[in-house]
Amino acid sequence: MTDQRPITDDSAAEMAKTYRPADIEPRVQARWLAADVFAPDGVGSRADQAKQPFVIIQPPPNVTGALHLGHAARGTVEDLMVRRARMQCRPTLWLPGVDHASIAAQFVLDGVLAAEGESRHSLGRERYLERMWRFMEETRSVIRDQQRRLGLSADWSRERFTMDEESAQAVRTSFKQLHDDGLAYRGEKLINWCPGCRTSLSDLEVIATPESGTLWSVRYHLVAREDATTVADDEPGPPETITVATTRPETILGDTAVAVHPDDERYRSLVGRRVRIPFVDRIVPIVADEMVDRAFGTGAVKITPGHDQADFETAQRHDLSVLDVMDDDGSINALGGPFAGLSGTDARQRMVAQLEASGDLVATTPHEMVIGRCQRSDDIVEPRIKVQWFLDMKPMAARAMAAVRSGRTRIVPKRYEKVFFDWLENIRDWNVSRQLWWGHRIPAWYCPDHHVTVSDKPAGPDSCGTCQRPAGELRQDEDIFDTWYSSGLWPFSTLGWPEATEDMRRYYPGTVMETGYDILFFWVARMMMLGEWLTARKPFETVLLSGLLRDPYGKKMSKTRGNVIDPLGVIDELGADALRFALVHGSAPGSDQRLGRSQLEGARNFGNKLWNAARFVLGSRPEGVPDGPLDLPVGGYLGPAEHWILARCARTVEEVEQAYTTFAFGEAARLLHDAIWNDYCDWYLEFAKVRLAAEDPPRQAATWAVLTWVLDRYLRLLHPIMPHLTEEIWGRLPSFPHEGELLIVAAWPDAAREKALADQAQARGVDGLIELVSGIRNARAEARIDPAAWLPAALHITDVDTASAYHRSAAAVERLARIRPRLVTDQVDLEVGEGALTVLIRGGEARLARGGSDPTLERERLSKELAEAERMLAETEARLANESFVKRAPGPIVQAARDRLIELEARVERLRARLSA
RNA sequence: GGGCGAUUGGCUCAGUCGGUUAGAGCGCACGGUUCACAUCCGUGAGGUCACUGGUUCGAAUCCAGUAUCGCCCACCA
Repeated sequence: MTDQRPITDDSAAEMAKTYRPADIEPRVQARWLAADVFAPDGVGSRADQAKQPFVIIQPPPNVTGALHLGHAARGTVEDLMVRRARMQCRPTLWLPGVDHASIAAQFVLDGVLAAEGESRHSLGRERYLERMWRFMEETRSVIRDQQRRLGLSADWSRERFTMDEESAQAVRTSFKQLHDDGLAYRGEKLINWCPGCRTSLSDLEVIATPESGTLWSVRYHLVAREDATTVADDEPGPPETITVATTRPETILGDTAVAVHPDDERYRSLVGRRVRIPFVDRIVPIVADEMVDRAFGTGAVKITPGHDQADFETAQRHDLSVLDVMDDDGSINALGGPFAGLSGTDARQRMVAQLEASGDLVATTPHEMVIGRCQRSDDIVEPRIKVQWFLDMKPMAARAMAAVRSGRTRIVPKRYEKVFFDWLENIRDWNVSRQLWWGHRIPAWYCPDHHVTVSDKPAGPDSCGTCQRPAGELRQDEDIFDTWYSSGLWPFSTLGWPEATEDMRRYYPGTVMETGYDILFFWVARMMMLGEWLTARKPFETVLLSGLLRDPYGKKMSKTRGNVIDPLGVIDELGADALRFALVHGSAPGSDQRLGRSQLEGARNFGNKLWNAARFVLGSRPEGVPDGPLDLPVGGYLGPAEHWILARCARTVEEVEQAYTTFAFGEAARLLHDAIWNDYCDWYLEFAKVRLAAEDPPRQAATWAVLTWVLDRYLRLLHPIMPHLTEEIWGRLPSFPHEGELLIVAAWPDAAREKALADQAQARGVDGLIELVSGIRNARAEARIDPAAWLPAALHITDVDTASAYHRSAAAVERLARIRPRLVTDQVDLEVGEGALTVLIRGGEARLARGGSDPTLERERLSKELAEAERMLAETEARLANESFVKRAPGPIVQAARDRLIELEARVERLRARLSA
């Protein structure tokens, strides 16, 4: 597939004088789509099908969502890995998709409906779901288009939705399997109830929130007549009481016991007696249980098993009845007697007032407590007793942990393994029932005799699995699954599971699963548990956890704070590449990053820099360089600077490769930024200009070949991070043999091959020249000499490599340092006039004409340098004088110190000589 | 209550296996209309590497402790 890209002088002319990402990016994206390079077997892909496929797994964004900065960050990192793998000729699969996000989507749609004067309830389940599907059609493309605008190279032809039929089948099959395995069960347990969302929630969706509350001490009256069964049977106003403490007086209505500690002397005699629950006609026992903390409150606890987890467990131990005194909306139900119909808060107020009036409120103390709130609606979550579906996670957790312990699945960064294990070791059963409408209906059917039949068939079971009653008499569970259940199946449900598809065979397990650490439990752990259990394989090799994005002050970005950065606004203004670069540049696995205007502008400036460098290179093609693919000339036509940049470039290839391999993408971005800006633009381009200007066609051609070759390497390395800009420039570059037409499928550079191109000794010489030029610039600036003035100078270069490099690049050095030098062989000849400037480098010395500057400035500068050199000399001497250093430090370190000592001695001596002159 | 992370110039962050003089960007100061780029170029100032102790010939780096900040987990009513 040798490329015939023409290199015309128009290439540069065509390039807009200013870098306009908004013009370039959509054009480049269209080019990729046309070439069909995103699919693993895409027409334009050069994937080697014999290679191990690279499969990325991304959290599918919510279908109703808009691209936010977190999405952009995730997507950029995922895209970067896929692009690199593609350039390494691996077949790559990035299967994009959206999540139906049941509760979040209902939240959004309910808002839309409210604006239309409708509601979930006014529509009813069927019409609501129809409306939801229409809403999906409207919103679904939004996030996809936004992801594409970011330049994500996912295989869009495979886009999936967690509510599509394939996912539905995976949900049914998986649930049936878990039920058959005894891990899915229906039970009556305490669940988390959000009265606002009117559904149960998993423990993860309940946010513990600190709150200043009140601890009320309430007196309960003991029953006087042992045979009393109702309050009416008892004597009025019996004298004995027991005082309990509660933060939620309204739950008194659900009390079915009072508990004390078995060893508590204060209450020992009361155990086994009975008390009257205020407000309701109920008599309950006093029980002894070790769960009671004698030191807290009064040491006596009211037991409300229907609304408290600990109480529920106590109730089970003592065989107490469990009462739910709450309605779905959080109000008190009929069991609450006089308070039925009131909201929890209202009931509480009235009850406290009445208790106070009756004298049974003994104390009111402020109390700091933690209360559970709904992650979505912020409502106070109430524990309630319900019959719902649960998953016994312990056996699955054991497998997920084993996968990480054995190294089959790796978590990056490693420190999150501990967090992962802690959670899995203490995992509790997962309540998967949701009383919502938008989502996968639980595939469980009940017959009139309450037999449960779980079916994986789309139409449900033919008959009751226990009593064979016909399907017509069965009723399906009204509830749907927690959204995260279908998300947990994502790595394999998207590949055709439960069928043994070709995709499953080739692309499962995935290679890297990338996401933010905030959904480690919600999603990652569950994918691993479900994947290990259902497919008997790990779902992916590596878990790459990224950090969260924060504003420049380290605050979480939120709409209410108004500190959000809209990625689409950034893309429009500065470009997707700038956004991507900024996101990658500041990132490190597992660490949060701050992003603000300055980072984004810096990234845009970098793009601009690269654009202009390319414009220069393309515009400077020497006459006579033929059209068509170039060869990199070797041998005599390359100058020292060419060897230097080739050596630097090879090192960059190696370092960037290392960074990409270790997921240190921020480091890769920094390396490329510095290499392109400093090595290439600041130094090599300047050297090259001089060489291009010389009337020496073979050398001009060689220089230009190196300019394009090195630029080509940088573009390849940078492509995963800034794909559009690099693609655009690369398309205008002359090609080298054996290359494709699009950078996105061009070959990834090989460090060893690059290294072989450069002569290290010549490269070292240029390091000396750079030191010389920098030194001269410094001296001139400090002496306040006109930067444009050409100064007579004398050079005495002792280092062999530097001298050789100078001989071959004198014109460039002169131009960069703005000097008119003569080369001398002896320090005595270094005089260029009264009060000359002195520049000392490791491998030589330069003297510059003073150019009318103030001699005291020069003396100050040299004095400063001398002081610094003396300080370092003293340090080095001290170190070498230390016997144990010389004895114990490794040889090369000691030798380095000795070399340094010699160098510093010489430097000090010369500086002293110049100062005393 | 348990756990994790961070602490490096004014700001944001690099800093590998402990080893010469701790780097970069932004900001700041000075100087620049050199034909790729003012979204730029050149030069410079600015750092007790949070603190205390330890290990070591040698510590920003390893160990222990302290402080401050941030985060996660957690059924004391």
